[in-house]
Amino acid sequence: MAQKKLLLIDGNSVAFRAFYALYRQLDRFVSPDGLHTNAIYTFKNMLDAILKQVDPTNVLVAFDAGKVTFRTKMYEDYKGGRQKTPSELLEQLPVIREMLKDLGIKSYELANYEADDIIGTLSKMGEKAGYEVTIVTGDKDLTQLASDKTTVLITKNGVGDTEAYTPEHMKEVNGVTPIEFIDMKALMGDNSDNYPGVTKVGPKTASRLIQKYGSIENLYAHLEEMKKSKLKENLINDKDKAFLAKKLATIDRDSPVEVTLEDTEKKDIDYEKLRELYERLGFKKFLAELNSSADAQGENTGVEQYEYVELTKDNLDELADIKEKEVDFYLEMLGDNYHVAPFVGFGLRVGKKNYVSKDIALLQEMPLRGILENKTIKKNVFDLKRTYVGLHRLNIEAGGFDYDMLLASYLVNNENNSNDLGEIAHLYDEYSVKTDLEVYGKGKKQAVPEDADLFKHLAAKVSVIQKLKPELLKKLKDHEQDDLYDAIEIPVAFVLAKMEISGMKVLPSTLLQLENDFAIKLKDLENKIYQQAGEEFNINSPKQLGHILFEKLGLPPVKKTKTGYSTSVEVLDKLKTESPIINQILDYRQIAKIQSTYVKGLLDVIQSDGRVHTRYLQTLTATGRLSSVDPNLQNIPTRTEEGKQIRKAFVPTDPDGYIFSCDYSQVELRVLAHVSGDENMQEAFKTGYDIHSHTAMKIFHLDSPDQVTPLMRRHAKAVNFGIVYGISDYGLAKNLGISRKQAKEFIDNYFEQYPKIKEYMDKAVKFAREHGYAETIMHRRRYLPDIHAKNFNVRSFAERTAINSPIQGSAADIIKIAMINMQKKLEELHLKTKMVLQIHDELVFDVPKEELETIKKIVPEVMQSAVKLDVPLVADSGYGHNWYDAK
DNA sequence: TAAAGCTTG
DNA sequence: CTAGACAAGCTTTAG
Repeated sequence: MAQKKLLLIDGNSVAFRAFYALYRQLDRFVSPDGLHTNAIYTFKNMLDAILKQVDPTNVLVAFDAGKVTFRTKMYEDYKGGRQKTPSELLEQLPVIREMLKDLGIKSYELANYEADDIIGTLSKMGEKAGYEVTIVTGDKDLTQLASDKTTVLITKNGVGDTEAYTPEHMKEVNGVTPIEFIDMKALMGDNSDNYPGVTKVGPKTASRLIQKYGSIENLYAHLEEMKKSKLKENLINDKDKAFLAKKLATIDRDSPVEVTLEDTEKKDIDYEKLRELYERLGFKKFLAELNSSADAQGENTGVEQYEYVELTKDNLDELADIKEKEVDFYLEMLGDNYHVAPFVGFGLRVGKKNYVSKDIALLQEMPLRGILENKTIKKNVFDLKRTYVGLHRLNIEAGGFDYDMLLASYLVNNENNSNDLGEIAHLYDEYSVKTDLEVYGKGKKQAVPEDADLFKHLAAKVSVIQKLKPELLKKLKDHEQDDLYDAIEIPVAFVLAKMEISGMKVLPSTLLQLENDFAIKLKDLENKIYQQAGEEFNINSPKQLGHILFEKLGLPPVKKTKTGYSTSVEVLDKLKTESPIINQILDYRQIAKIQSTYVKGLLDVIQSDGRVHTRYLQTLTATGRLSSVDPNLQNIPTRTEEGKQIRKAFVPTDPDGYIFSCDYSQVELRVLAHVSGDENMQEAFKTGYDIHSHTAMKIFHLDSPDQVTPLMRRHAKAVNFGIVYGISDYGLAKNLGISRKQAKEFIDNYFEQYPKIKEYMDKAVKFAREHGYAETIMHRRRYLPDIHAKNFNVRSFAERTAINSPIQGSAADIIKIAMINMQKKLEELHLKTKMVLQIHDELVFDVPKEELETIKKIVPEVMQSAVKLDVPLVADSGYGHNWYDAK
């Protein structure tokens, strides 16, 4: 017979933890009939996590029966002076018990006894009967029950994470065994239960004494042997208190419980009642989970099921001559990288009918192909770019996409940056579609399910795209984001798709040459470092490196991390003068990074066409920027000469063609000048001054640019950057290596000279406080719930974000507009030139020789005229036969 | 899987 | 008074 497992839960304690875990959400968790539900909700989540972890055969949840117990009779003030349980929690306790009943889990309380005693008694019963026992609670008192058969899990947060107290772990934490822990408490007393122990004895002393004597009885038997001390005096004086405390702390393991182990066996879930309860509480997520679990059990789920028709060669004609001018389409691929991911199937919703199929080749046949390519038939999709690229792989030039659920939901609210259709649907309380994780699994176990399940999933996806469209479009309108959506994000998705498909040519031969060069350099540095260290070790391991530098070589440790010594650049920079090994380590690190990430990394992702095809994530960042993955082409090195070499491998398609690069000059500061309306800063940009020199003149009170020294300019530049990030004197001081006082002076001068910048910063924070979000010039939103946080750090971060996001986000809006205009121009002029990269403020082009002159002219023009600000936009360009030379 | 470290704008 | 710049992705070590 399989091992029986008994799970005992301290109901009050876990409910209490659950309540406070979501205390801040108290007002959001209210059922339709006005009951608070935060504790119920979290309790269920924690319970699920624990059940999953323990997988018990028997479960019992113990509750306290009331205030009066045998302990209060023994000691009147037991648990006295405690805050009353808040009514918002009290009202949830009966509902938790009701929920447990419906879940088939026994709950129990016993007059005059605490939940602890019930658990103590049942765990003893369980141990005797050969059960493996697990106890879950938020209260460390129960750890005295830990044994080789019983583990006590102490809850750590509201998501079901726990710390396991075994006898070994008890020893590590307290230095004593579980049984001895009672005696330790006898000496310490318990503040929260309101009983004293021995005066001036805390955990340290108590642990030491019990480790020596084993119990308080033995301690007092040997007390006279102890040297005269304050401690001895206290022990003598408080003897009665200690023995009372021991009685109070001891859990009664033979309380008169009327439950048997059989009573605790897990029963079947009462689906009907539980569904009723969840509906009453408004728990959509649990309702959906319940339904899918009921579904698996063959129970009626009551959730919407989508009918579907499997599309085959034989019934393909049903799609001929469709009258609908709008359809929903979903193309399924397994895995993130849609440039190479295997096709799984597709769904097409026409009218009210869901067509699904695994036969991808059908897409290439008429009439299906015609529907996809017909621009006048509008398609609603989820992830336009992914869909477009996927179809392009099938040689289908699709058109008519004008609604993308993913883009719409990203613009409406990007707090959750999921790109899973199911997950996003759930945000809108639409649970009729599962997540891809649920359907396909992840990692090694990822697989396509059997046909019926796959088809259901595809049918649900196309249906939900349609179902949520009105709601999402309405939200876009309410947010005044129609333009952002129609005129920026949708068009830019096509532009990005084309850029990704083009890809960029990368020469493996150049990279291989670099790999050789770097390997030699690394070997050389390695040898020098080992020689000075006096031994060989792994330089890449911060742990080993820390040991060598700070223990063996005895260098002064500047900073610590959670796990040991910090060996970051910042730290090593300070140690540069101490030993030549430091510079060698810095060099080694820099080159090792380039070697592994860029040389080897890039070689691995060059596709069979000799090009790299990145994916731009359009719905990820909080500010509206793009990001680039597989490979990331937005962080190819440029600051060091060794790193820059990588760019020599990026070349135009034609051997005699050019890489042309054009980047905005100071776009974020220009945006700041625009949105703040600061006349002084606007004037600087309008007259074409070097902005950092101009700032230097201003903050150092100089009369002419000639007086600006390079150092002054460097300082001014740092202030300009700092302002954009929501500056502080501390941060600036650290950055420039100057005193805090001096930094403060710079900032004060800055605000004096550019008064409206200060005004803007204050306004940005005020706006976020009032509205709960920050907004760009194109109404892109970033929600900032932390702006009201009680914690200073958390709130400060939100405030800096409120200042920075409109600036960074507006700059992102601007370059997206430029990209759309640029792509349009290239197509209008029938140029062969391809836009291949976007790096936040820079666009890179692959240009045939004969088009260079045209490109030189039109690219800066288009970029500079993307939007009309109160200051001019300026774009600088360069070109060469590879990316390295395009400067 | 998380943390440390380094790369970019 | 607090801790401290904004936004990202990839590789490595180590548990």
